[in-house]
Amino acid sequence: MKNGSVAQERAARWREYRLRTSLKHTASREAIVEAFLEGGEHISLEQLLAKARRKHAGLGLATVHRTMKLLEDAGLAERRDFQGETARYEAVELGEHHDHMICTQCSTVIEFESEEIEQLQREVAKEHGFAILRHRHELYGVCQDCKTTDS
Amino acid sequence: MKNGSVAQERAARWREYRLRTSLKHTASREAIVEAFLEGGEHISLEQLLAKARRKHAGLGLATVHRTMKLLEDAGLAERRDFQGETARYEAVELGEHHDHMICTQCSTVIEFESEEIEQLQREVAKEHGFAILRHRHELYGVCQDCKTTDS
DNA sequence: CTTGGTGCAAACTCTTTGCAGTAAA
DNA sequence: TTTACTGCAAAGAGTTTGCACCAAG
Repeated sequence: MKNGSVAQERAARWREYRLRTSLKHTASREAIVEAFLEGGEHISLEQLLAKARRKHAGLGLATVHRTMKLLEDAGLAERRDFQGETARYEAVELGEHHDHMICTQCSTVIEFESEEIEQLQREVAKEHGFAILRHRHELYGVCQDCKTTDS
Repeated sequence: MKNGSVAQERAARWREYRLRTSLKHTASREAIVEAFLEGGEHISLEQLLAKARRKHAGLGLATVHRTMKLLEDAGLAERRDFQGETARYEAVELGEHHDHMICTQCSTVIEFESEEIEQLQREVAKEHGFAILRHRHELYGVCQDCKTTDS
């Protein structure tokens, strides 16, 4: 069961971060962390709030923002700012990297990865004496489902 | 003089758009358009306001926003939303396409283009049955100047 | 004239922050 | 108890919009 161990590994990572930074263990925070880690890729703050509120009613949006920053700092989440949308967060897979295709009709996000593109990217940067720290490669368009569905 | 003809060609394009959409010819608008087309790549709205105000004092920021949308619609400008920055606009070169490296220290933007990357991008999209409408490929890091300057 | 453009201020959206009350350690 | 966390409301930041006034056609 691969999913089980990934979840376990993430929980451990969070616990470790919590200890390392002397964070308190609170119901609000745990509700958000659980809601985030248990599924839903590329989730928005509002969606996450709704999901976490099912575990801990009365939760506030500000706390979701604050907690996601912690998860980001812990290396468990990455913030995505796609065009024209509010921020989303994505769970990080250790050592993995991918980029995104975003459907402009249904907002679905498809992940893709291409080592060839990454390689070319590094070469281009090198030519300009530029040291890459991070990048953003996003394709906007229409996904397969929307293409066949509409009209 | 290549720049001369490019400027001419842009002015013509703008005139054509203005006629086609029955826009009025106003001092505010022209000040913004001129300020935008005469230079400064990747200019922010505030910078553009300052520049245009030298031609037409009393100009308001809202008008700059409104006018840049027109230029975008006319195919003369493209809006860029780099991470952590306010929107910038870039003059469009007909038929040209490039992506960006953004220095996280000095905010300089370096343009790059790679037909190989574009090609791979198309292939990846095709594999997923995804139809690309536009894309965004941005490298964030440290430019050559900042690398040699700091420390 | 009549239609559209302008500056200003107010509204909006998303995110962040201040604060008093509350719950961990 | 001491310290950090929380929800709320208010503040920010950037952009958009409503409106009365003005100017172009």
